Order: sequence, then structure tokens, then C-alpha cells
Amino acid sequence: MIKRGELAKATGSNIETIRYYEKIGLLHEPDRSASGHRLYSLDDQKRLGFVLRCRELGFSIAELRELLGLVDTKDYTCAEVLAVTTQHIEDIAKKIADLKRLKRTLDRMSAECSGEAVPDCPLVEALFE
Amino acid sequence: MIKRGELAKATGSNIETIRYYEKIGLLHEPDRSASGHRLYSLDDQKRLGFVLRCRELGFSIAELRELLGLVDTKDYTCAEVLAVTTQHIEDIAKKIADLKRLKRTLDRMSAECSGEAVPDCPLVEALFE
DNA sequence: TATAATATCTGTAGTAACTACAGGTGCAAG
DNA sequence: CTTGCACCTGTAGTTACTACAGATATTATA
Repeated sequence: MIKRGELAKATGSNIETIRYYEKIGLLHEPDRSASGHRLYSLDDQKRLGFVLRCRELGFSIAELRELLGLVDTKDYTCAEVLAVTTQHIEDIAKKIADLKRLKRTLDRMSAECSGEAVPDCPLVEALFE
Repeated sequence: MIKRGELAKATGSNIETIRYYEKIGLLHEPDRSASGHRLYSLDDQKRLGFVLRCRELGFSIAELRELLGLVDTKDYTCAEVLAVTTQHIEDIAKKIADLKRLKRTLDRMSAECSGEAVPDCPLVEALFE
């Protein structure tokens, strides 16, 4: 049983984030010491690890709630997990495509711009009309 | 001189967004009718257009403030505009790289998962340990 | 002209996913 | 025993909006 600060250090997360995840129901309410300090078990620590890794992989809190919902039923299947993951991968692919398109546009526009110390930049002209 | 609703329609923006941009100082305070309704000139409309196009191109409000600061001095140079734009392009390139790395990881992980109606998905196992 | 239906006005609250702060205890070391 | 850090709580701030409530204004229809 470790305290919040140790858990934060052990998982490389922010101490406030842990309280936040508890508040929004991603983490179970932990045990408490006699004086009210939170005490985390190894299972608590694993669950936080899962949450943090999923967040790093770009899953939203809503998606995480879905995944944890499956995990918490204890009889989730590969198919269910894969559905969430596949959707997420598609979302990411879409974001990548959007950003690429955006970058192409900006590259093209900034190529119009001489980048010299002259006034009336064509980039601004283009955006302002 | 058009009113806020018409401006929103003309620029394809949300009527509330216009008030928001005014509040945070991206748009100048417009003229008002005798009864207090906002009245926008063609210049106002062009400025909003600039803001909206930059937002579509992924510029943050802070970056926009910088660009508008330049534009408002009336003697901005190509070099100054290009500096902001180039930084932004680099930020986008970084985001693309991050998302691609993320997608590769997820692709790899979900390949481990059979996607069948079997329990104990290896994807969850991997994330939970 | 009267009334009904929009449109606009204001301030404020909600969204996502945290982060930071203030003011108050608990605990461990010197 | 007291100094200092960790922890407790609730709340406010962040980004870029969006939505609402309640009050006027304007426009359209009868």
C-alpha cells in the first residue's frame, strides 16, 4: 500500500491527475489510512498504468471508459476490444490526413512569401481577401 | 453594415464565436445601432475571414494574435509573417510524426488481437501489465 | 395597428482533460 | 518539539469555443 505521491512517482504521472481520474470514475476509490490518506494497492497501480498507457496512445477519456467498462465486466472478448481500438486507429488516420493536407496548404502559401524584409507579404494578402 | 447573424451566415461561422473573438480582442469592437445591436463593416468582415481561415489552417489563438499584431502595425514584413508560419508548419510536422508513431504502435498491438469472441484479449494484457 | 415570431442583447455555465492554488491537517526527521 | 514536507479538500484556471436564460429589438403577418 503506497500513498498518492509515491504512486505518482512510480507511474510517472502527476499527483493531481490521480485525484482527477478518481473523481471522474476511471480509478476506484482507494483505501484510506486512519487519518484519511489514500492508500493504493498493486491492482490500483496496474489500473492507473493501463489508463496512462491508453492516454499516451491517444485514447480519449470516453474511449477509456469504454475499455475499462469491458475490462471490469471480466468477460470481455477480443472482438469487443478490437472494435474500440480499430475505431481509434481510424480516427488517428483521419487526423493525420487532415494535418497533412493542412501542411501542404501552408507549405504552398509560404513558398509565395519571399521571407525578406519587405512589406505586404503575399501570405497575408491571400488570407485577408 | 450588417448585423451579427448576417455576418455569421456570410462567413460560415457561429454567431457566438463572433462575440467570443470580440471578447478576447481578435476582432475590434464594432459600431452599434441606436439600440445597441452590432453593425459590421466590410473591413470587419475581412478581418473575421482572416481569423477563420487561419483557424482552419490550425493556427492557435495565440499565433493569430501574433499575426494580427503584425498586420495591425501596418508595416509588417514578409520575414515576420514567415517566421510565425514556419514555426507553425514545424509544429504540425511534429504532430504528424507523433500520430504516425502512435498509429504504428496501435496497428502492431491490434495485430496481436484475434478479434474473435474469445476472452483475455492480448491487447488488454499488454496494456495492463 | 396589434401581435407573434425571430433576432439580438447581456452574463454565465458547460465542454475536455487536466493543472494549480489556497488554506488546513498529518507525519517524519533533526 | 518544531520545522518542513506530504497530503487533504474544494475551487479556479487553461483552450477555444458552444449553449443557455432572461431581457429587449426588430420584422412579418393578421
